[in-house]
Amino acid sequence: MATGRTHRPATRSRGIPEATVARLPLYLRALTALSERSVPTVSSEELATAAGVNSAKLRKDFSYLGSYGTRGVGYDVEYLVYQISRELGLTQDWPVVIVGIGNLGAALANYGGFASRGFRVAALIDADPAMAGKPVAGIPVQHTDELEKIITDNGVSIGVIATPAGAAQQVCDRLVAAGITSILNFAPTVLSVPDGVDVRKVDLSIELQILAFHEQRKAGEEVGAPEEAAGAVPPPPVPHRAPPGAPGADSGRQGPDGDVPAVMPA
Amino acid sequence: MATGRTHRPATRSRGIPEATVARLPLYLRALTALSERSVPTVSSEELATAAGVNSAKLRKDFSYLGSYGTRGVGYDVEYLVYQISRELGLTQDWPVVIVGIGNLGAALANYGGFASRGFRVAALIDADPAMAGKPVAGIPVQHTDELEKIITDNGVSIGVIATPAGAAQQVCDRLVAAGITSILNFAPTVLSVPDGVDVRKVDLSIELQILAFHEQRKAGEEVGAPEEAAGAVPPPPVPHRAPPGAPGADSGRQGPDGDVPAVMPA
DNA sequence: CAATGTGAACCAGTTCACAGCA
DNA sequence: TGCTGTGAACTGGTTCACATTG
Repeated sequence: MATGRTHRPATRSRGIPEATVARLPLYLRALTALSERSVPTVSSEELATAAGVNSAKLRKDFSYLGSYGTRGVGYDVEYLVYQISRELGLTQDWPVVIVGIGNLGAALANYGGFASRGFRVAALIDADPAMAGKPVAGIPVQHTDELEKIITDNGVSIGVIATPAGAAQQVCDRLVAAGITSILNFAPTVLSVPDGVDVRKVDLSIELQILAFHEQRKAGEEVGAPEEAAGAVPPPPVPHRAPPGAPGADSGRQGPDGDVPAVMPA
Repeated sequence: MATGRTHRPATRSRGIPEATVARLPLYLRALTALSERSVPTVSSEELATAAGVNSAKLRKDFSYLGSYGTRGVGYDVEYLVYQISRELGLTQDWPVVIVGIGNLGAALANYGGFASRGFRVAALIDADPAMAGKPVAGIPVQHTDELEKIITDNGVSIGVIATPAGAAQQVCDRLVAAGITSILNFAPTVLSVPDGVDVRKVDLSIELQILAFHEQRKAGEEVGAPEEAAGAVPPPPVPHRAPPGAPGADSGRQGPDGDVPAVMPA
């Protein structure tokens, strides 16, 4: 889902499955909510429901962390919050820099979910000189020229890229050169990074495309004959070298659509 | 990674693995870029590199769609773009509504990647009366009261939720009641929806937490002794009912952190 | 001969179902 | 008795390696 090819070799850190790690934040969120409501304990069943997974999976996930539950009772909310936070490394402070302060970058800077966990926005960086000094979410934007210095001075190891696609790789290279080892990429590009650097990406349009795929299926199933005109798509020897630009439905959606969808005009 | 529990039963649509579907947008993006550079054909090797996957996986993925390549040569770029677009349902027009026009909603409205694929922002909806009428990305924001009408009138089937967590479920319910069957959720909450409705979620802070986990590992490995003070975490019988609020490192990151991280003040 | 398409081996992740314990 | 913790079965996904074909 992420990490270009940096998927960390078979280092076998301490064997917590990647899939489990990806769910820990989910559990943590649900637990935090319970904690606020002063709920003392939860059963795997309840917590699973709150987190949107099934209980067997949740119990298996927790079993990788240790035995933090009490048979016949459930889990102590506060204790679990602490254990998961620690496991995720949220008991320490993580300074992050956000590069590219357009709408998205600003949204990220304002995002409460960062500060609430162990994250702290150490700096906002943008290439536009006009942005320099302007405060966003209470933090003054700094110019790209300062990038290296900011990272070094603040001991930042996590960077967020929210620039247009065209600038992403370049920004990425500079971040890495400056010492960043984890990158969250919002630009619609595949970033190449040296081994040892983790990259996770969030692509807004990809998620929509996946939804469209399923949506299309639903529409097809409802009626009887799915698919458009053309004969079934799977194995049937399609009329090779077919009309590449053949219209599928209404609105012509082809033509050069510039794959540099500028997440926002930085 | 998404779809609360709506994971579409064993309908076995036409057997394209979910993992493959999730990668098609990636291939499409890479192909679009090649297409713009007027590259006529690509080998699985080249395309795989451009998309950030390995070639065996790519070929296997394509094999689910049909045999669109030419042995000894590779794939015809234009043809593949068309086939994948069609498969994803992007040859048709998908009107979408974005609910919650804060920084994030605005970023999404401005996002070029939507329009370039088959998506069209049919409307922007926000609960703040003050926003009504104000244009964002050239589209006037409409009040939540109009939600149902907008969806019905435009035949919208995909909705994007970019509201604060607290409003998400309620908005979701209204969207579903109005006929929406696919939802892209940016609010940090688990949405519950009836069967037949697909939900995909994008959680900004979850991605960061996953990065933090790996980052922590790296730091630990560099030195010799990972983990903090406490005895190893896995099997060792931890001192049960331990200090729930025990500090892990520096900055106390506990306390009520309000898990309503308001993606943006809608 | 180069590169696709794919069976088969392999591996990760999920689910089942129940033993074990508070 | 009730719920956790986990071996074992199963499912889905990835990788290998090679036969096939333009």
